[in-house]
Amino acid sequence: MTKYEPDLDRTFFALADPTRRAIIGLLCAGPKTVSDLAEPFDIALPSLLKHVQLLEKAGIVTSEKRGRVRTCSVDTDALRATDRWLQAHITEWETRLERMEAHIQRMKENEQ
Amino acid sequence: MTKYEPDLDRTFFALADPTRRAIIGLLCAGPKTVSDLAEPFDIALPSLLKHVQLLEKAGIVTSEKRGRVRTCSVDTDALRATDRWLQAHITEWETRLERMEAHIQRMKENEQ
DNA sequence: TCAATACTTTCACATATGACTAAGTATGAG
DNA sequence: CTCATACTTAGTCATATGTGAAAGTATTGA
Repeated sequence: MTKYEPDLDRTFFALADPTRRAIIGLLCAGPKTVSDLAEPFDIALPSLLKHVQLLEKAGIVTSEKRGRVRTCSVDTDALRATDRWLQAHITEWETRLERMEAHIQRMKENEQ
Repeated sequence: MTKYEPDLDRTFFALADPTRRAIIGLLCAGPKTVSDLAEPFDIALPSLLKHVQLLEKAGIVTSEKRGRVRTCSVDTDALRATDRWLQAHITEWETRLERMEAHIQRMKENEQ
């Protein structure tokens, strides 16, 4: 089973909007209906739904329709993969700094 | 000294473009001039510069002009803070799942 | 059966974005 | 001093985005 590889364009873009990040925050506390999600926001329902759909396309949210109610949940696989990208680059930078510092230390010791 | 708190709108948006993520990848290997950065890409120099400037506004890149050459470096503070946001939400979700699983286990034990 | 509820779809609008070209500015090398 | 190099700025264009209102559809409860 391969590690989930998201479309990083989509996941980072989905996270670039404060309303969508707030939606994710709400869903981390547990599944919620579309109406639940809409309550804290002062935007029209079709606008909120558009955000939810963009989060679904990014793989961050899943939703299921039962009767007239659509319930949404967070799906952390995409968030994890996004996090892996960030971690890899932070680590690469830090590793390079550590190597440079060790090299400088060795040069100082050779100088004495 | 307070922990660096970036504008998450900007940092996630900066990361939502493949060209900008590639620029970050290049800079994680070490500082580079604008011309260095432009080489691997098939876009006009003003377009590449626009990307670099957006990364600077997001706090992910810093640059310094010396003579006619501008040298860019990565600055991982913004990447770290972005990562903290992701980690916090992944953790919140996982903590909630663990609690639910423990609760279900207890109910099963009480049933027997 | 009907009214209420919970979405869903469509269209419109203002703004932002990512690309381009062209021209300009500053610096360095010969 | 002149030419080459390395950016920088300005304007344009096509596309995308986030909001809204209006109307529609499906389901549920009385």
